[in-house]
Amino acid sequence: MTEPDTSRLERLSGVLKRRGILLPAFEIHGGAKGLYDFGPVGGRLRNRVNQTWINHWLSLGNIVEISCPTVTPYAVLEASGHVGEFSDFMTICNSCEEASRADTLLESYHPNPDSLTKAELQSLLDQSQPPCPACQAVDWSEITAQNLMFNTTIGAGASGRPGFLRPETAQGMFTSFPALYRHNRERLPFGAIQVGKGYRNEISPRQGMIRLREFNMAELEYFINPHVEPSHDFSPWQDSKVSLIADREGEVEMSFKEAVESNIIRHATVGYFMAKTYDFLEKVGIDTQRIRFRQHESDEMAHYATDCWDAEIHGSYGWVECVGIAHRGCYDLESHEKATGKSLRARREFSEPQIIETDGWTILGAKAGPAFRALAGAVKTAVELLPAETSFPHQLTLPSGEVVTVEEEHVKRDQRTESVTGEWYIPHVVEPAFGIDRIIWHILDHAYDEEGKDGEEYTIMHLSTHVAPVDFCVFPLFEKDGMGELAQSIHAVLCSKPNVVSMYDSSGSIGRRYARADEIGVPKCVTVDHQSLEDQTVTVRDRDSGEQHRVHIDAL
RNA sequence: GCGGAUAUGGUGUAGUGGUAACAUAGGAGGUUUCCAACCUCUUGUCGCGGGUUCGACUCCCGCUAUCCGCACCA
Repeated sequence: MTEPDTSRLERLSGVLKRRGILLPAFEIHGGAKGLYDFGPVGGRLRNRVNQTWINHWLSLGNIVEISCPTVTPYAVLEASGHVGEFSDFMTICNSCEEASRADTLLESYHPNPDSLTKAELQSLLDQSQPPCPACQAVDWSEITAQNLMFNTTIGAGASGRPGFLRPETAQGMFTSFPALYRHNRERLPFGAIQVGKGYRNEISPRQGMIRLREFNMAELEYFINPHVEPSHDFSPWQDSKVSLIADREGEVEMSFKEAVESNIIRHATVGYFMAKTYDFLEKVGIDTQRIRFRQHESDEMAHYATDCWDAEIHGSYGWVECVGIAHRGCYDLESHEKATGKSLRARREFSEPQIIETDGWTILGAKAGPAFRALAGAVKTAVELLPAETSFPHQLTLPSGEVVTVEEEHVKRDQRTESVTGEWYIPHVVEPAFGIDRIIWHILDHAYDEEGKDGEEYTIMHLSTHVAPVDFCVFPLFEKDGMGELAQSIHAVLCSKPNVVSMYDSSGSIGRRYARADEIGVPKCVTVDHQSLEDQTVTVRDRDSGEQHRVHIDAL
């Protein structure tokens, strides 16, 4: 691990601000904590990263992209567990005004205070009277819930419903499950991706881009049938060993395939997405030597997850988790099903129909109903458990203890043969969730290079061509003899191409213009010189090698 | 949220109870046959609010933001 170089970090932040990549938001009004602007260069960079991410997953072939609202009704996030999960119960010391978490204070008075409700915490606090960790006083304010979600009201006045800004994009994918299932012709596995904003009202955002109150996230929810053994082709990653920090085995270096086969990664689909994540990070320019995967410990794992890995990237702030890849089981769909009563299931057909033969008795509603009144339901259940050879009248003892006599006229014979061809099950979900801002930070951190050129500082952003915000800079060697006009027309042609960004620059010396382009990571610079006027060729200069070669204008 | 430090052109820094300097960057022009060269001219600054004072960028208070610990979060 390299020692943190704070002066490098400061110079990098300076470049990002000066060149319009990353800036504190609303600065003319004094700024706002945890909120950042992507500037005229950064905005494009963010878009390129998002687009690269989308294309990366769409290439799997069974992935669709959706976009759901950020404003989310209370009930949705209550069902998902966020209303409870994202709350902390706080109490304030009336003596020194230090805020403490109620469950932390009560740790020595209860085996698991985290599980208590607000009222239970309050009465336990009143009983046990723990001292303030800061000033030792025992004088606590009433417990209040502090939720990390931004709340709002959807609609005005009396018709307004409570809601939140979403803390993650995932819930939109779960609530859209019926439409996704239909779109995918009711066949699993399939996935849905979404790129968008998430919001968390952090108590204390820190470290620039690492913890934000509004952040860019990109999530894939991949729905699988838990009855089918997953099979994935790990051969593309056969030769690359990755650093894994496993819960039980500790730090190991091995291929994804080995990790899955030795059950360090407990689910093959989780392993496959870890490998795809590794590819994505490499594609956008993250140094693969500075990637590692860390498995969540059992007690750290979110309550729904059965295996969870973080992709961590090393940069100026040390190791930072940038991607979480979690096997969420059926938790999310089941939660929304319970809350709404709507089916969020998929159908699977058995390989052979299951034949269910029924030979017994059931009640004759028209007679048994009036006879047993309120007990009729219990009688029906009991009668259906009787063997076929039972004779009536028959004495039945109901679970409630009551004894009834069932006459022959109350029952009828029930003989059926049913063929069950399949069943409805709740799909399981594997979720890779990407913190785009954290990834962009590390792209910039890894790309930022201060090389000494003749003793002077010289800055190059070695950005991947996938994400570089500007593709070409076009320069006239001098703005005279028609070189300016020719360069302008080349610039115009490049700009008119889809997904190509070109900048025209004619001020200062040619060297200065190359330097400006290098600072924001422009991969190729096109220069029009005297020869261009004669034979319609230009020089193309490569950012990283500095090499130039001459190309015809039409070949650009 | 607590404790400590900080806040001066776009960026990086000086400095003073009498409204500010240096470097760099930016613009216009000149010069130059390809990697921050040079010349001339030029643009632009004391985080916000209140107080003390004849006068505050400077001193005091509050706020906001940034950085570092702690706590929180994943």
